[in-house]
Amino acid sequence: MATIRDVAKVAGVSVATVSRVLNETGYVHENTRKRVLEAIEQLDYSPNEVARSLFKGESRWIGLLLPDITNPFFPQLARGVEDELQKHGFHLIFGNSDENAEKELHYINTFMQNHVMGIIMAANQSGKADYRGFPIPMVFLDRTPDGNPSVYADGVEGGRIAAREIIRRGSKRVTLLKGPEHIRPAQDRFRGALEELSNSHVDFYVMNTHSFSFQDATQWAAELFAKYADTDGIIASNDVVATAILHEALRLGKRIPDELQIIGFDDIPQSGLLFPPLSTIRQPAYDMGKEAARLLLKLIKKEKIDQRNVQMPVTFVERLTTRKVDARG
Amino acid sequence: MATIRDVAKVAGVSVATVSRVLNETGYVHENTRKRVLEAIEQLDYSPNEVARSLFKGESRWIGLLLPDITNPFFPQLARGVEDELQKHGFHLIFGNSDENAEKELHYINTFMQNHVMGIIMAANQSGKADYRGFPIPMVFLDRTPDGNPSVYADGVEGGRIAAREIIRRGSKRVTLLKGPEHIRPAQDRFRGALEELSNSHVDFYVMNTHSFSFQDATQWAAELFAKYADTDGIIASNDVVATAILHEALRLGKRIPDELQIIGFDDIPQSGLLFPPLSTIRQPAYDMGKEAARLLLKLIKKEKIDQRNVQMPVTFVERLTTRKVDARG
DNA sequence: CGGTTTCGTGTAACCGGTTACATAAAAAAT
DNA sequence: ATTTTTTATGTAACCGGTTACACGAAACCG
Repeated sequence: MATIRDVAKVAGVSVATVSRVLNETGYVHENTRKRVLEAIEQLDYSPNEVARSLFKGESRWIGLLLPDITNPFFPQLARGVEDELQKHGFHLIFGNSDENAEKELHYINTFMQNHVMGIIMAANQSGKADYRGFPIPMVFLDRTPDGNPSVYADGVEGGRIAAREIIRRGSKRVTLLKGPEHIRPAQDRFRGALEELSNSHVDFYVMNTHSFSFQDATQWAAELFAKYADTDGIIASNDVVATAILHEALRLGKRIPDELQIIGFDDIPQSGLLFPPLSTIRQPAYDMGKEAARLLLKLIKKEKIDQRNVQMPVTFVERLTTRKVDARG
Repeated sequence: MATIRDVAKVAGVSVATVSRVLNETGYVHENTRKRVLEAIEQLDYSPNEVARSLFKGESRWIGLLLPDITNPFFPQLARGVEDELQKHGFHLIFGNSDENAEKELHYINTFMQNHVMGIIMAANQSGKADYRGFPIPMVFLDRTPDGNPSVYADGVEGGRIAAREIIRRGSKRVTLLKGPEHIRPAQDRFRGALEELSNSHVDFYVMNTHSFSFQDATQWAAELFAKYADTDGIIASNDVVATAILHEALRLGKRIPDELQIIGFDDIPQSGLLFPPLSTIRQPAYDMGKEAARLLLKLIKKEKIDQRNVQMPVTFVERLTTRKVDARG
């Protein structure tokens, strides 16, 4: 690998001059510039970013920390982040935290030791963590503790919409799954749906669930249908759980959506591929990733921020696990 | 951020001694060691990895380049890679190449400039790229050009199994989808299935398809059922395509698996969640990721390698888009 | 007890960039 | 023609670690 000194020697100038050409700073005579550029070309030189980073205390790296990339919701986020960073010449260092505070801390440390310019993360221990006063900018994505810059979908409104839509489409005995206590978005959804159901004329049943796992959800589904056989509408805490319920319902021979409506949350890619395709409350995951990257970049460049907490809109995606709405609305 | 010199001052020793304590090299008196450790504790010091990396020309970073993390096959690979690297104290720098040679090159460059110790990638331009003699170790994963260290599933055998199983389960008029020309695993599967079909007694029809996209596949499916209405067994080029076909078949009211059997490839997480769940040829994606990481680490540490090209076994995952096999086999 | 060997520690060069500062030549201003 | 300003370039310190080398003290040895 050629160094800046090699280039300087070939071009017959000092390293400072080469550096000036590289960074387009200070004065360089046009002829000199050409010679340097030729030398660079000839040696196939490209600057050592590590050396740069050491001197400047900066880099072009951003740390991204997600609970688990194999959870189908997260790749979209990651992709959004990457695409936006890429546009601005930044790159991604990535880790899975597994909702494990220790791993999380370990990664944050590693990131810092490597001069990342900022961190985007979906936090785990909701509430507990407070990263105000952290030496580098941090943006929380999806799972967001209070008081820090964040990008998240409007879970409460999502819950409301889910309840509203399922009622509007004629469910009379709704089941609402509560979702994990420690996951903020799950609780927001729950609160929104609860609010709407409370103000409605339908009976409803709240079932406590404490994970987003497909396995667990399959069991709850069985339990649910045993306990509350005549429920005719289920609001699941996310699409994975909704899928498990859909499965169990089909296995039991329930007609969907005529006999039972199901609404999920997230709109993960597979939701549209189920049979019947799942109606759900969509989070704009890709855009949330982009937005988080944008916010972080602004923080890094110390640009004026009009909104440190970006709430993204959710939408109802009507597919075939809900009925067509009555003409009378 | 405290530096090694701060620590040295507090401990009343030279930086060299601190460095010796840090790296457990050379002689350090036990008492001195304690003092240094205390100073480290007191200052909450952790070494600057960038400075280390600059001097040693090494790092603990590995570059991972995948076509698109939102493609459901890849997160598993990524996770496998990450978990294995993590165990050995290495970390991941990640990029999406979008099957775009330029992006790919750009990333490889960025990786190099940042002293990554090795690269794991799913290559795009099959065949064209040759990275022998590359200055740092490189392992190809899933999409593998010849002659370089690689980890991949046995696509040919997978194709054979798929054909064998679908025939064994009674399909008489099989359709085989060819899959994209430029994606090596797709061609391997195709060749394997073709071989087995050719040696069999069933009629079959080969349909050219040139992408793994769900959208495209939905169209081909429509075409397929129009042209070849009485096909009773379809071997898709991967699970996404199989899903599209399943969809279209259900829409047309085909009874599955009685009237039509479908086999996919990959066993992406959603395949088991479809209704009916998809029978498929499973690639051990997570393990492939792990294996690639292991191979790369060996290459980096210049350990003896017994196998530079690791072929992973595929298995038939029997779900409900294929019939139970006849008792007579 | 003098000569080796083993310990223990410090000084300073080095990794490959960036940049403050010095200096000189060229151009512009007086 | 002299002074001032602008342009052009080089020297060397610096970022924060690691390590070759030097040197003195302690331990070992016959």
